[in-house]
Amino acid sequence: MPESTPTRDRIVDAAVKLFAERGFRGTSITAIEAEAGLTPGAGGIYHHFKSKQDLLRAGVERQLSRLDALRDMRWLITDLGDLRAELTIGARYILSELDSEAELLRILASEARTGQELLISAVEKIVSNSYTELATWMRSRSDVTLTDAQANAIAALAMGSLLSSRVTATVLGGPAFPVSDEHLIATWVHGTLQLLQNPPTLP
Amino acid sequence: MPESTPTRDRIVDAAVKLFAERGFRGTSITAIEAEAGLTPGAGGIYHHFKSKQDLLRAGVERQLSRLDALRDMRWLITDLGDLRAELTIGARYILSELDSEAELLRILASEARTGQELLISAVEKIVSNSYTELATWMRSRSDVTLTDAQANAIAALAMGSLLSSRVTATVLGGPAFPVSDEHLIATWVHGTLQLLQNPPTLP
Amino acid sequence: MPESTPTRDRIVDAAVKLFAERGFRGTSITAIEAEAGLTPGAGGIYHHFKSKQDLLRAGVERQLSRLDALRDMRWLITDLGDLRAELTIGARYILSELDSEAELLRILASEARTGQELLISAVEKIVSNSYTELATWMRSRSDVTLTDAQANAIAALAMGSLLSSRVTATVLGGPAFPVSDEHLIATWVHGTLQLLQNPPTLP
Amino acid sequence: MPESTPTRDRIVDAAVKLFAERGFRGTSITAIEAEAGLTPGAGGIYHHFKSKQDLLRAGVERQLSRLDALRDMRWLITDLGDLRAELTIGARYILSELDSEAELLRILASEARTGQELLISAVEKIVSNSYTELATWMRSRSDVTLTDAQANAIAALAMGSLLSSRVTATVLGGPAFPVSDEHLIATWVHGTLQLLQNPPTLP
DNA sequence: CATGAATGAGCCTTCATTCAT
DNA sequence: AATGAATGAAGGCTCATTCAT
Repeated sequence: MPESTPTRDRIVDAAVKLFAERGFRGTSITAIEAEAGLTPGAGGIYHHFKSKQDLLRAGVERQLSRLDALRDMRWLITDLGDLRAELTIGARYILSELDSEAELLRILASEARTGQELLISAVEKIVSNSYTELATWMRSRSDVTLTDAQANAIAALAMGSLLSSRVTATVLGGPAFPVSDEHLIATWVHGTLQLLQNPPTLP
Repeated sequence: MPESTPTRDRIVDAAVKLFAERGFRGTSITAIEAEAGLTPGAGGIYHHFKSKQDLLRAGVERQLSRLDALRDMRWLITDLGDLRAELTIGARYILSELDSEAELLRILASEARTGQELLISAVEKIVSNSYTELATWMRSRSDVTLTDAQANAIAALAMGSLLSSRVTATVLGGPAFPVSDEHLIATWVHGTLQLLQNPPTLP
Repeated sequence: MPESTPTRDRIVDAAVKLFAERGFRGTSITAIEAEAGLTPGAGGIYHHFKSKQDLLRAGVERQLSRLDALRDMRWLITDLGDLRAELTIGARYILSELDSEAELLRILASEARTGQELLISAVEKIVSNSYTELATWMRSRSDVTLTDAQANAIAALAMGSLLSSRVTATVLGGPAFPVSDEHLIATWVHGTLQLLQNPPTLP
Repeated sequence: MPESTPTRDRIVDAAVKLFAERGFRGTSITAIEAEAGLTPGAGGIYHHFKSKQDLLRAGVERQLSRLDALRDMRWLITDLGDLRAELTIGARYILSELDSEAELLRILASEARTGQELLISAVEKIVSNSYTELATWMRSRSDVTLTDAQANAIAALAMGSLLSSRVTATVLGGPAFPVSDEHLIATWVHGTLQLLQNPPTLP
């Protein structure tokens, strides 16, 4: 991890902001320089990064490391004794995490298809990990015994519906469903709880 | 003339394919011409479309009209007498619709943020409409009486979890959750049914 | 001289009009086709002309032949007995001739520099000829005997001041001098007369 | 770097030269770059000018400012006591000014019709101003009292004939009249003097 | 470090011209 | 004779990147 000079940080800030707003290809080095307070078009960025791709990597990595710092899985082991309360906390936590990484999500949606390792692993971190942890937690907390398949399917459904509410808003450009977070969470908790107590029979 | 398909159609085909693969900005007119069997760089496209934007519009519109043709909502009014069976058919239908519009979804994820009227309305059509219809249907089919808020929240959750499974795969570049469609649908039907029979209390 | 079909004529009309308005380079074959009522971009023009250059030539030639038909030099040999009256008629005639060839003048101003024979000879016809005839006439009509040099210089001055009033208006885009034609002609006649009666001593 | 002149200046030089030779539309950015010693087609010009139009503006403005620097109207107030001598100096001065702005004249003839504010004001400066000053001067120097109309008409005639001798040569591609500058000036002075001493009666 | 300047590559678009129908 | 379609060439402009100062 290279030094973290003030200029370097300003460049990453500018890049992440503009990449999220306009996409990677839609953002010129010149624009990033301007946003970072460097002379536009002078290529000052290249004293800090090898290439535009390198800058993208630095940006994504910084967002991911922030995510790591933020990620506080204590809720997963906190036993409130009340499953409903725990689920509510969990839902809020997941949504806020997605919100705080909205910029990263936007970048990934625009560029993940280009098949770059870096971006794929970012998706893993931001989505799959949460999902896996959720599945594990479900298996351990459910009153009834869940098979792996059941836990996986329930977790996929649960993560998916939360993720969706943010992806449609963040990536597609506006909330697609007129449902408040409060209602969404209440319904999510209610539905997830029922699935945990009365899981489906899977072939 | 490598194909007998009218040139215009071949151009739209090529454009939709490449836009989905590489994004709008990432696709050059030259590349589209090559893919369509025209001389690359000769601008032959401009005998059929006014501009690159115009071509994007044509592509999105064609996908949308295909969607209209495809959209067969008969399942929404078919009374099989068995709610579980109806939900299963509905889930399969929604997933297959999303699958057949994967390319459009990919394009929208890349470009919808640019704030173009056209793309926004495409999102409406592909996502919001289905959601609205689902909410309406739920209110009419549920055994217990649902408030608007309840129906909306349940529909948002239900649509969201299906949409998510396709968005993560299609947009982000690979399935994020190791769950088969079969299990996903079974769990979705089970969970949705329970929500309809025992809806959450919403403040 | 090729046949004069209606279509061919319409094309030449359109070309001359547009060349004068937008210049040769600024006028596309497509625009000429549209103006002439042909399908734009279909290249229909090439059934009548070998190339865009050829069309320019045809246009200039047609204007020149019109000029020939128009050119009525009778005023040059009409002896009204009154030099002042003859000069007045001559001035009016020259100005009206320039006016009726405004389009040609505009084309020449834009394109004559390209060194094309055709255009150079057009300039000859429209300007030098008049000048030469004027010089000849002066030598024959002056009360005092004029040397060639004197006649040439006086004719150059006289033609020049008339030409100027049209060139500034027609070519440069608006009248540069706030002087009415009436005043201009009166002064021109007055001045020319004095020069003829009392020519300068030339070294 | 073939020359030590600042690049920007070399670009303007190249542009003015080529615009005069081939017209604005007829001159490609690539050609200007080549002429200025930049890599053709690399767009190096755009580090110095926003657009081709902007470059035209810079060129015209530079020529105009040169004109301002050059324009030395002292001859207009110098009282040599001898009107004939003053007129001779004036004629020489105007012709040399037009000669030194031949390139600008050529550009204006090609492009002034496009209605650009900048070019119109350039025409004003190079033509109308001289004319106005000439008219004013005439009113003040004439032995007899001149009405405004008389002064205007005489000035228009006088400026016109000088302008013409340069416009035909410079714009149309060659001298149209076989008259030496010496003879032209002598005749012009002679004629103008007679008009000032014996102005026409204007209705 | 930062900047001014330059450059190779590429992009979207226009256009004169050709040709089969 | 006219059209729909195609094409080679070029044009204006952007951009990631490099380098001397």
